[in-house]
Amino acid sequence: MKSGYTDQYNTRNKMYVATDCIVFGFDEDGLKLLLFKRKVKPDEGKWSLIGSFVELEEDVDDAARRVLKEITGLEDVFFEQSYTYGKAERDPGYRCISIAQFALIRINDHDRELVKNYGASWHNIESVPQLVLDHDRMVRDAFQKLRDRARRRPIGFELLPEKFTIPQLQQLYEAIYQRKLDSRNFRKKVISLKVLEKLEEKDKTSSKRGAYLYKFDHDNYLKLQESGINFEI
Amino acid sequence: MKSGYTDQYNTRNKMYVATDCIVFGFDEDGLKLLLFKRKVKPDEGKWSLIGSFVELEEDVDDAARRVLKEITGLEDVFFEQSYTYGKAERDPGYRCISIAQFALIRINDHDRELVKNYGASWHNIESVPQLVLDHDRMVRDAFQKLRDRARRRPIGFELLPEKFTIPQLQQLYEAIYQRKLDSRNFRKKVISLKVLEKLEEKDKTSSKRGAYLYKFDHDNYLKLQESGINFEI
DNA sequence: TCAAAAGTGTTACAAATACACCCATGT
DNA sequence: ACATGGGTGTATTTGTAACACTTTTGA
Repeated sequence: MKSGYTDQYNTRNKMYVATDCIVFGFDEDGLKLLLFKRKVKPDEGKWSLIGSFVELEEDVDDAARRVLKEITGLEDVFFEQSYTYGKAERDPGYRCISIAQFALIRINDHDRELVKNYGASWHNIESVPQLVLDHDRMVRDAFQKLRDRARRRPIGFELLPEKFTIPQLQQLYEAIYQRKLDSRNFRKKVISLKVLEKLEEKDKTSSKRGAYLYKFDHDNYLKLQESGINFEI
Repeated sequence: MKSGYTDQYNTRNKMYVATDCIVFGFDEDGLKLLLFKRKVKPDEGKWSLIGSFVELEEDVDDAARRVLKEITGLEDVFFEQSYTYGKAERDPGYRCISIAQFALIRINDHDRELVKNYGASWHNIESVPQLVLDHDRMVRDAFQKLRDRARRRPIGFELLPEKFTIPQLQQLYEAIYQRKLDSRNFRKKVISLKVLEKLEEKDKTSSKRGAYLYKFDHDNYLKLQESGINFEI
């Protein structure tokens, strides 16, 4: 025990439970990760995932919701458990296990001010800085899980705006799979899933010709979520 | 707080971390689950998964290994995290989150005496009794995960004896998927994976003609584990 | 008129599915 | 000789992968 500390203050003398959120966001320039710059010792100034200890009377899921609300201003965020990190030595400061959860949000929906005030910022998924503790591994694992999930269930709904174009949806999948997809095969595949509803309007922000806007058919989307698909493309 | 208790004895005044093991076993009569009959209050006499609190200085994985060793006598058991259950009210006795892990073992390898002494026993996967707390859900979730896993990675290695027949392997998959498979297609598929090594010997315990024994090609099996497959059959 | 992104069809190949009979052997 | 489970092959369908040109329109 460190000298001067009594048991009461020894943070390794008790079990802590934390949750860390791997927040994936998508906007017009791609897939990003929300990180924050630690303001306190140890590791002050280093990048970290956003997270929190789970309170005694709080569900683990609620802790994730609380953190997401606090930092992005958003409620009803889609998130899913990724993995629980339980090595005794994973955090030198506390005996702390962490339940990692990944969240999917539309970057344009969140509260930019709030994020800024928390010292948080968005980082392109291709250029994530080194993170504290085992957070690098958490990001790798969660990204892998996101990829697996995208292959088996549709996921655009949580990341795209209400109305979106097929090229935008394709960009999302390209960012997740980290490779180029064939636009003809992609279009064929997503249309065959029968979850897209074509609108009359066009989006002209990224081409002169404009691309038709679509929205998800919520019912069919949910059915697909439950039944699963094989989105190997 | 219950009267007569001080803070020190109030088990809801501190965070506990437990691990519960969903132990799947396979033998000549099918896929089974290892359960144990609680010997202490509360819920004395009710069926439960095997589990333990995670010690302060112990990795979560090691806690699972410890429990499995204690109850089955086996070391080097294959196990994988399933899900972490973190509702504040999931256990009325303790504020306790539980990391569920599923394990796969060959029933004929384990220590029958030890299991018996612990009040544990094997239950056919089709007829699992009602369990304490949220253990029913843990079993459902883990079985679902096992099914998903079997579809993407080979799993026979952990559950079958060193030498086994193709009909036995098929029985395993039928027990996991809970449906009959076509023997011609099954055989075609597993042979195409190139992880089976055909032996000269035959097993005559279940037919007069006898079925050829096979063993897994360990290297190719591991490669398949890593690269993944689509075992949709 | 040209640059830039949107949209469209066909063919080849691979994999999954459905399906029925003969084989070997112990009793 | 017959009952029992083991073993084999083919045709069909389905899905994936590869591939190139025309359309629209603002600048």
